[in-house]
Amino acid sequence: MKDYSVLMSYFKHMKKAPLSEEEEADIRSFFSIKEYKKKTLLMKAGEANTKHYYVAKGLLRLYIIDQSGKEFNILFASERQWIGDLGTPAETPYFLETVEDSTVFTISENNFSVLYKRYINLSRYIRKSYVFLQKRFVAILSKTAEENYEELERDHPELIQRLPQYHISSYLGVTPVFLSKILARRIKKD
Amino acid sequence: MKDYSVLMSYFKHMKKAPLSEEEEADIRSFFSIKEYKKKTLLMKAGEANTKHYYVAKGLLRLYIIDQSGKEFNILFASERQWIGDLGTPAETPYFLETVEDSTVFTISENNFSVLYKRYINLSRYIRKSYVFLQKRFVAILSKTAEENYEELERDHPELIQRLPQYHISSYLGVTPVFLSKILARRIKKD
DNA sequence: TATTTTTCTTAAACTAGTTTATTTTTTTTG
DNA sequence: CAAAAAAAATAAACTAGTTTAAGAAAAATA
Repeated sequence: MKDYSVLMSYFKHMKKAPLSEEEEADIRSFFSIKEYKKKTLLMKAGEANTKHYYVAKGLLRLYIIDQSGKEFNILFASERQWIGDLGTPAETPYFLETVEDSTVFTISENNFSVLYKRYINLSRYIRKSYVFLQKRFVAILSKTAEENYEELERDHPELIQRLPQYHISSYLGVTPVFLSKILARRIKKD
Repeated sequence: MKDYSVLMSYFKHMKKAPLSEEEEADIRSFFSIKEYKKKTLLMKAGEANTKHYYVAKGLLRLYIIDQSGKEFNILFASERQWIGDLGTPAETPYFLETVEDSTVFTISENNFSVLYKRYINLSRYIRKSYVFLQKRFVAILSKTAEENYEELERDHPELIQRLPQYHISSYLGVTPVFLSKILARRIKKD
């Protein structure tokens, strides 16, 4: 049986009131739910009209591949977080991939727009995404990789556990070799 | 006499239809319009409930000052562009300053929310801001300062004319010294 | 559990970008 | 238009981060 409870609790939270049977059925009808094995691509650069994803279980990453073929992780999303390219319906420059086996709710841009008008608080997702990115942007611009690692460790220790190191280095904007060097240096300091 | 025509033409554009007298008066009532001399601070890190700004004339910059006192320009806005901290009403980490003598429409977060519901297309501003920032983020992460300068030159040649070089270097995330070096190198190449 | 594959570490030579300081050029202002 | 102030250029010594390559450790799989 498909379990929409995570999604429903999110909408309940947004409405700040219980949802009626009809509302629940209605919301359900906009989304599909699917399970993916680790390392599955859900979205690929070059595609247009991509979807929005809400994570029920697991861990995903949004990344780009630059001219030289190097990957950069833009964003991770785990339980109860949105992920996707807000630039949709335009052609996306991003890839979206599961890092762990994951269960994900998917909604099209069109359906998203409909719900967006109905649950104006959905706009929080966009605004929150923006604020998050802006913070991250400033951090990358103004802090060293070591400081950024420490911030990640402090604010999202679970990510450090769940992600391979090379995904973290790519998120911090440095090479795996350099992150390894930072970590070695940190150990020495103690 | 206060000239709201730039603002009205923006709302007309969003509505995709002419505005009635009442609508115009209504919109006008949400905004204030002001002129500022160059280098005037409109917003300061630490303030809460900051405003949104729509530029009628001139050039503004949004920036942060990091721990070491260095400035980083996050965003510029000139004629017919929005600028501000979408993180409002939370305490802002940014400064907003005029780079040229400017005329600016100002709207509070509360009034913005009201208009936001009425003109759902206003949400484009947020979404566009997000997409823009994401692109910029990727560029800073994956390209050299020289490539980023060339992109800016190609996409926004007017900014290169209007901004002092040290504001551009700060936007590219490098020191003025290094940008000057890049430019010297480029001249030699010819 | 032995083998293969993936991830992480280390090292050394390199490059992009910083820092500090001085000089030159341009812009602003009395 | 002269003087002062602001912006840009140049140089030299430095540091954060990259690249390539090889080996070690850990994880996945037969």
